[in-house]
Amino acid sequence: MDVIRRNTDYTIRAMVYLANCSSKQAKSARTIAQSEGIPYELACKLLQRLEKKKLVESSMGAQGGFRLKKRPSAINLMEIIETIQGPLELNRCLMNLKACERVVQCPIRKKLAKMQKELNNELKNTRLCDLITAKSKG
Amino acid sequence: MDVIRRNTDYTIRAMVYLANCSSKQAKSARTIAQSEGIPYELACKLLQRLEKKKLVESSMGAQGGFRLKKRPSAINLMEIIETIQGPLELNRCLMNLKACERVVQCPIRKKLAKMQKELNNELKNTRLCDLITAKSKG
DNA sequence: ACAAAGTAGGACTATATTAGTCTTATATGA
DNA sequence: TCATATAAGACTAATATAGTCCTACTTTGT
Repeated sequence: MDVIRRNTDYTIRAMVYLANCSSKQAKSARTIAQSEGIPYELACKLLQRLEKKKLVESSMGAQGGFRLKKRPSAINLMEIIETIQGPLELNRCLMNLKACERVVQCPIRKKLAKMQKELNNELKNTRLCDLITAKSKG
Repeated sequence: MDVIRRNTDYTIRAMVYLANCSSKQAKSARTIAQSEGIPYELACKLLQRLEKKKLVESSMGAQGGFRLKKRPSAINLMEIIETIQGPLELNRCLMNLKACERVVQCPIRKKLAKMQKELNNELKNTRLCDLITAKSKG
Protein backbone atom coordinates (compact mmCIF):
# COMPACT_ATOMS: atom_id res chain seq x y z
CA MET A 1 0.00 0.00 0.00
CA ASP A 2 1.13 3.45 -0.74
CA VAL A 3 -0.42 6.28 1.18
CA ILE A 4 -2.31 4.00 3.51
CA ARG A 5 -0.11 1.09 4.42
CA ARG A 6 -1.09 -2.23 5.82
CA ASN A 7 -0.33 -1.33 9.43
CA THR A 8 -2.36 1.81 9.06
CA ASP A 9 -5.20 -0.17 7.62
CA TYR A 10 -5.05 -2.53 10.60
CA THR A 11 -5.10 0.42 12.91
CA ILE A 12 -8.08 2.06 11.29
CA ARG A 13 -9.97 -1.21 11.57
CA ALA A 14 -9.06 -1.44 15.23
CA MET A 15 -10.30 2.07 15.84
CA VAL A 16 -13.56 1.42 14.02
CA TYR A 17 -13.95 -1.74 16.03
CA LEU A 18 -13.52 0.18 19.28
CA ALA A 19 -15.88 2.87 18.09
CA ASN A 20 -18.54 0.25 17.60
CA CYS A 21 -18.18 -1.03 21.17
CA SER A 22 -19.72 0.38 24.28
CA SER A 23 -16.93 2.47 25.71
CA LYS A 24 -17.45 1.20 29.24
CA GLN A 25 -15.82 -2.13 28.64
CA ALA A 26 -12.19 -2.28 27.57
CA LYS A 27 -11.39 -4.67 24.74
CA SER A 28 -8.21 -6.68 24.93
CA ALA A 29 -5.62 -6.50 22.19
CA ARG A 30 -6.20 -10.19 21.58
CA THR A 31 -9.92 -9.71 21.00
CA ILE A 32 -9.35 -6.81 18.66
CA ALA A 33 -6.63 -8.65 16.80
CA GLN A 34 -8.75 -11.74 16.29
CA SER A 35 -11.80 -9.81 15.27
CA GLU A 36 -9.98 -7.70 12.71
CA GLY A 37 -7.48 -10.22 11.38
CA ILE A 38 -4.43 -8.48 12.77
CA PRO A 39 -1.42 -10.45 14.02
CA TYR A 40 -1.70 -10.25 17.78
CA GLU A 41 1.77 -8.95 18.59
CA LEU A 42 1.41 -6.31 15.95
CA ALA A 43 -1.96 -5.22 17.28
CA CYS A 44 -0.33 -4.67 20.67
CA LYS A 45 2.22 -2.34 19.16
CA LEU A 46 -0.24 -0.42 17.09
CA LEU A 47 -2.55 0.03 20.05
CA GLN A 48 0.35 1.21 22.15
CA ARG A 49 1.09 3.87 19.61
CA LEU A 50 -2.51 4.99 19.66
CA GLU A 51 -2.30 5.16 23.42
CA LYS A 52 0.76 7.39 23.34
CA LYS A 53 -1.09 9.76 21.03
CA LYS A 54 -4.06 9.70 23.44
CA LEU A 55 -6.41 8.27 20.88
CA VAL A 56 -7.14 5.30 23.09
CA GLU A 57 -6.59 4.56 26.76
CA SER A 58 -5.33 1.32 28.17
CA SER A 59 -5.85 -0.52 31.43
CA MET A 60 -3.47 -3.25 32.45
CA GLY A 61 -4.09 -6.60 34.01
CA ALA A 62 -7.01 -8.94 33.92
CA GLN A 63 -10.13 -7.40 32.40
CA GLY A 64 -7.84 -4.78 30.98
CA GLY A 65 -7.61 -3.67 27.42
CA PHE A 66 -8.20 -0.63 25.28
CA ARG A 67 -11.02 1.82 24.69
CA LEU A 68 -11.37 5.07 22.80
CA LYS A 69 -10.26 8.09 24.71
CA LYS A 70 -12.35 10.54 22.70
CA ARG A 71 -15.70 10.44 20.97
CA PRO A 72 -15.60 9.07 17.41
CA SER A 73 -16.64 12.49 16.15
CA ALA A 74 -13.54 13.97 17.74
CA ILE A 75 -11.08 11.69 15.96
CA ASN A 76 -10.15 12.11 12.30
CA LEU A 77 -8.49 9.80 9.81
CA MET A 78 -5.47 12.02 9.49
CA GLU A 79 -4.41 11.64 13.10
CA ILE A 80 -4.80 7.89 12.98
CA ILE A 81 -2.72 7.69 9.82
CA GLU A 82 0.00 9.96 11.12
CA THR A 83 0.17 8.09 14.39
CA ILE A 84 1.24 5.00 12.50
CA GLN A 85 3.07 6.31 9.45
CA GLY A 86 4.29 9.70 10.51
CA PRO A 87 3.67 12.75 8.33
CA LEU A 88 2.17 12.02 4.96
CA GLU A 89 4.18 13.19 2.01
CA LEU A 90 3.57 12.87 -1.67
CA ASN A 91 7.19 13.50 -2.51
CA ARG A 92 10.12 13.63 -0.15
CA CYS A 93 11.17 17.07 -1.26
CA LEU A 94 7.98 18.58 0.12
CA MET A 95 9.11 17.90 3.63
CA ASN A 96 12.84 17.79 3.31
CA LEU A 97 14.13 20.93 1.70
CA LYS A 98 17.65 19.61 1.48
CA ALA A 99 16.45 16.88 -0.86
CA CYS A 100 15.36 19.49 -3.34
CA GLU A 101 18.34 21.32 -4.71
CA ARG A 102 17.44 20.91 -8.35
CA VAL A 103 15.76 23.77 -10.11
CA VAL A 104 13.74 21.31 -12.09
CA GLN A 105 11.94 20.00 -9.07
CA CYS A 106 10.58 23.34 -8.01
CA PRO A 107 7.60 23.64 -10.37
CA ILE A 108 6.68 20.07 -9.61
CA ARG A 109 6.97 20.74 -5.97
CA LYS A 110 4.50 23.57 -6.17
CA LYS A 111 1.92 21.33 -7.81
CA LEU A 112 2.50 18.53 -5.37
CA ALA A 113 2.24 20.86 -2.42
CA LYS A 114 -1.22 21.87 -3.54
CA MET A 115 -2.30 18.29 -3.96
CA GLN A 116 -0.84 17.37 -0.62
CA LYS A 117 -2.85 20.11 1.03
CA GLU A 118 -6.08 18.91 -0.52
CA LEU A 119 -5.36 15.36 0.52
CA ASN A 120 -4.66 16.44 4.07
CA ASN A 121 -7.89 18.38 4.23
CA GLU A 122 -9.90 15.43 3.04
CA LEU A 123 -8.32 13.18 5.60
CA LYS A 124 -8.84 15.67 8.38
CA ASN A 125 -12.46 16.09 7.45
CA THR A 126 -13.11 12.37 7.63
CA ARG A 127 -13.94 11.49 11.20
CA LEU A 128 -14.08 8.10 12.85
CA CYS A 129 -17.85 8.47 13.22
CA ASP A 130 -18.16 8.89 9.47
CA LEU A 131 -16.64 5.48 9.02
CA ILE A 132 -18.98 3.83 11.48
CA THR A 133 -22.13 5.34 10.07
CA ALA A 134 -21.14 4.39 6.56
CA LYS A 135 -20.47 0.85 7.72
CA SER A 136 -24.07 0.24 8.64
CA LYS A 137 -25.15 1.34 5.19
CA GLY A 138 -23.24 -1.27 3.33
CA MET B 1 9.61 8.97 -1.62
CA ASP B 2 6.01 8.03 -1.47
CA VAL B 3 3.87 8.89 -4.44
CA ILE B 4 6.77 10.12 -6.51
CA ARG B 5 9.71 7.84 -6.02
CA ARG B 6 13.33 8.48 -6.75
CA ASN B 7 13.37 6.76 -10.11
CA THR B 8 10.32 8.73 -11.13
CA ASP B 9 11.99 11.89 -10.05
CA TYR B 10 15.03 11.00 -12.14
CA THR B 11 12.77 10.33 -15.07
CA ILE B 12 10.91 13.59 -14.80
CA ARG B 13 14.22 15.42 -14.74
CA ALA B 14 15.35 13.55 -17.82
CA MET B 15 12.17 14.47 -19.64
CA VAL B 16 12.47 18.11 -18.65
CA TYR B 17 16.07 18.03 -19.82
CA LEU B 18 15.02 16.67 -23.21
CA ALA B 19 12.22 19.19 -23.44
CA ASN B 20 14.76 21.94 -23.03
CA CYS B 21 16.85 20.65 -25.93
CA SER B 22 16.34 21.24 -29.58
CA SER B 23 14.54 18.11 -30.65
CA LYS B 24 16.69 17.69 -33.75
CA GLN B 25 19.70 16.40 -31.93
CA ALA B 26 19.41 13.19 -29.89
CA LYS B 27 20.99 13.25 -26.45
CA SER B 28 22.87 10.20 -25.25
CA ALA B 29 21.88 8.48 -22.04
CA ARG B 30 25.32 9.29 -20.71
CA THR B 31 24.87 13.00 -21.29
CA ILE B 32 21.43 13.03 -19.70
CA ALA B 33 22.63 10.99 -16.76
CA GLN B 34 25.57 13.25 -16.08
CA SER B 35 23.56 16.40 -16.45
CA GLU B 36 20.80 15.29 -14.11
CA GLY B 37 22.78 13.34 -11.55
CA ILE B 38 21.33 9.97 -12.44
CA PRO B 39 23.40 6.78 -12.27
CA TYR B 40 24.21 6.01 -15.90
CA GLU B 41 23.00 2.42 -16.06
CA LEU B 42 19.79 3.41 -14.39
CA ALA B 43 19.23 6.27 -16.82
CA CYS B 44 19.51 3.77 -19.66
CA LYS B 45 16.76 1.65 -18.19
CA LEU B 46 14.46 4.52 -17.42
CA LEU B 47 14.88 5.90 -20.92
CA GLN B 48 14.14 2.50 -22.37
CA ARG B 49 10.88 2.42 -20.50
CA LEU B 50 9.98 5.85 -21.81
CA GLU B 51 10.75 4.60 -25.28
CA LYS B 52 8.42 1.63 -24.93
CA LYS B 53 5.65 3.98 -23.94
CA LYS B 54 6.44 6.18 -26.94
CA LEU B 55 7.27 9.17 -24.83
CA VAL B 56 10.75 9.35 -26.32
CA GLU B 57 12.34 7.84 -29.37
CA SER B 58 15.78 6.34 -29.51
CA SER B 59 18.35 5.99 -32.22
CA MET B 60 21.12 3.48 -31.87
CA GLY B 61 24.77 3.69 -32.69
CA ALA B 62 27.18 6.57 -32.74
CA GLN B 63 25.46 9.97 -32.60
CA GLY B 64 22.47 8.11 -31.30
CA GLY B 65 20.50 8.83 -28.18
CA PHE B 66 17.06 9.93 -27.11
CA ARG B 67 14.69 12.71 -27.96
CA LEU B 68 11.07 13.50 -27.14
CA LYS B 69 8.58 11.84 -29.39
CA LYS B 70 5.82 14.34 -28.73
CA ARG B 71 5.64 18.04 -28.01
CA PRO B 72 6.07 18.96 -24.34
CA SER B 73 2.50 20.20 -24.33
CA ALA B 74 1.32 16.75 -25.34
CA ILE B 75 2.94 14.94 -22.43
CA ASN B 76 1.56 15.05 -18.90
CA LEU B 77 3.07 14.20 -15.55
CA MET B 78 0.71 11.32 -15.00
CA GLU B 79 1.96 9.33 -17.96
CA ILE B 80 5.57 9.83 -16.98
CA ILE B 81 4.86 8.70 -13.43
CA GLU B 82 2.86 5.67 -14.51
CA THR B 83 5.52 4.65 -17.01
CA ILE B 84 7.96 4.22 -14.16
CA GLN B 85 5.81 3.28 -11.18
CA GLY B 86 2.76 1.75 -12.72
CA PRO B 87 -0.72 2.84 -11.67
CA LEU B 88 -0.81 5.24 -8.78
CA GLU B 89 -2.84 4.09 -5.83
CA LEU B 90 -3.49 5.70 -2.50
CA ASN B 91 -4.50 2.43 -0.96
CA ARG B 92 -4.15 -1.02 -2.43
CA CYS B 93 -7.82 -1.79 -2.04
CA LEU B 94 -8.74 0.90 -4.56
CA MET B 95 -7.22 -1.10 -7.35
CA ASN B 96 -7.40 -4.62 -6.08
CA LEU B 97 -10.92 -5.51 -5.07
CA LYS B 98 -9.90 -8.84 -3.66
CA ALA B 99 -7.80 -7.04 -1.08
CA CYS B 100 -10.90 -5.38 0.27
CA GLU B 101 -13.19 -7.92 1.80
CA ARG B 102 -13.69 -6.14 5.05
CA VAL B 103 -16.83 -4.12 5.52
CA VAL B 104 -14.87 -1.60 7.48
CA GLN B 105 -12.76 -0.59 4.51
CA CYS B 106 -15.66 0.37 2.36
CA PRO B 107 -16.42 3.84 3.67
CA ILE B 108 -12.74 4.61 3.70
CA ARG B 109 -12.44 3.37 0.20
CA LYS B 110 -15.08 5.75 -1.01
CA LYS B 111 -13.22 8.70 0.44
CA LEU B 112 -9.91 7.54 -0.91
CA ALA B 113 -11.35 6.97 -4.34
CA LYS B 114 -12.43 10.59 -4.46
CA MET B 115 -9.02 11.79 -3.40
CA GLN B 116 -7.35 9.53 -5.86
CA LYS B 117 -9.44 10.96 -8.65
CA GLU B 118 -8.51 14.51 -7.74
CA LEU B 119 -4.87 13.62 -7.58
CA ASN B 120 -5.00 11.95 -10.96
CA ASN B 121 -6.67 14.97 -12.48
CA GLU B 122 -4.03 17.29 -11.14
CA LEU B 123 -1.27 15.10 -12.50
CA LYS B 124 -2.92 14.79 -15.87
CA ASN B 125 -3.40 18.51 -16.09
CA THR B 126 0.25 19.16 -15.44
CA ARG B 127 2.07 18.99 -18.76
CA LEU B 128 5.76 18.78 -19.42
CA CYS B 129 5.69 22.27 -20.89
CA ASP B 130 4.32 23.59 -17.60
CA LEU B 131 7.42 22.34 -15.88
CA ILE B 132 9.75 23.99 -18.35
CA THR B 133 8.07 27.36 -18.26
CA ALA B 134 8.09 27.39 -14.50
CA LYS B 135 11.75 26.53 -14.52
CA SER B 136 12.75 29.76 -16.20
CA LYS B 137 10.85 31.72 -13.54
CA GLY B 138 12.93 30.47 -10.73
C1' DA C 1 36.80 -4.06 -42.26
C1' DC C 2 36.96 -2.27 -37.91
C1' DA C 3 36.88 0.72 -33.92
C1' DA C 4 34.19 3.85 -31.26
C1' DA C 5 29.94 5.37 -29.53
C1' DG C 6 25.62 4.19 -28.78
C1' DT C 7 21.18 1.54 -27.19
C1' DA C 8 18.81 -3.18 -25.46
C1' DG C 9 17.98 -5.93 -21.96
C1' DG C 10 18.43 -9.80 -18.66
C1' DA C 11 20.45 -11.19 -14.33
C1' DC C 12 22.12 -10.04 -10.28
C1' DT C 13 23.18 -7.38 -5.87
C1' DA C 14 22.47 -3.90 -2.46
C1' DT C 15 19.72 -1.00 0.24
C1' DA C 16 15.76 0.64 2.52
C1' DT C 17 11.36 0.15 4.24
C1' DT C 18 7.77 -2.25 6.22
C1' DA C 19 5.78 -6.06 8.62
C1' DG C 20 5.97 -9.43 11.91
C1' DT C 21 7.97 -12.19 15.87
C1' DC C 22 10.29 -13.12 20.19
C1' DT C 23 11.32 -12.19 24.71
C1' DT C 24 11.13 -10.24 29.14
C1' DA C 25 9.04 -7.24 32.41
C1' DT C 26 5.20 -5.44 34.87
C1' DA C 27 0.34 -4.54 36.43
C1' DT C 28 -4.32 -6.10 37.89
C1' DG C 29 -8.20 -8.82 39.35
C1' DA C 30 -10.25 -13.06 41.03
C1' DT D 1 -0.71 -16.59 43.60
C1' DC D 2 -2.11 -17.51 39.18
C1' DA D 3 -4.23 -16.19 34.93
C1' DT D 4 -4.86 -12.37 32.09
C1' DA D 5 -3.46 -8.31 30.48
C1' DT D 6 -0.38 -4.33 28.73
C1' DA D 7 4.73 -2.30 27.82
C1' DA D 8 8.45 -2.20 25.22
C1' DG D 9 12.88 -3.26 23.12
C1' DA D 10 15.43 -6.32 20.12
C1' DC D 11 15.42 -9.11 16.52
C1' DT D 12 14.05 -11.37 12.00
C1' DA D 13 11.58 -11.77 7.73
C1' DA D 14 9.52 -10.08 3.76
C1' DT D 15 9.02 -6.86 0.27
C1' DA D 16 9.98 -3.08 -2.61
C1' DT D 17 13.13 -0.12 -4.61
C1' DA D 18 17.47 1.29 -6.43
C1' DG D 19 21.59 0.32 -8.50
C1' DT D 20 25.23 -2.60 -10.93
C1' DC D 21 27.15 -5.91 -14.11
C1' DC D 22 27.56 -8.18 -18.20
C1' DT D 23 26.77 -9.35 -22.93
C1' DA D 24 24.69 -8.42 -27.28
C1' DC D 25 23.51 -5.64 -30.95
C1' DT D 26 23.42 -1.23 -34.00
C1' DT D 27 25.18 2.73 -36.30
C1' DT D 28 28.63 6.02 -37.78
C1' DG D 29 33.05 7.37 -39.25
C1' DT D 30 37.57 6.22 -40.96
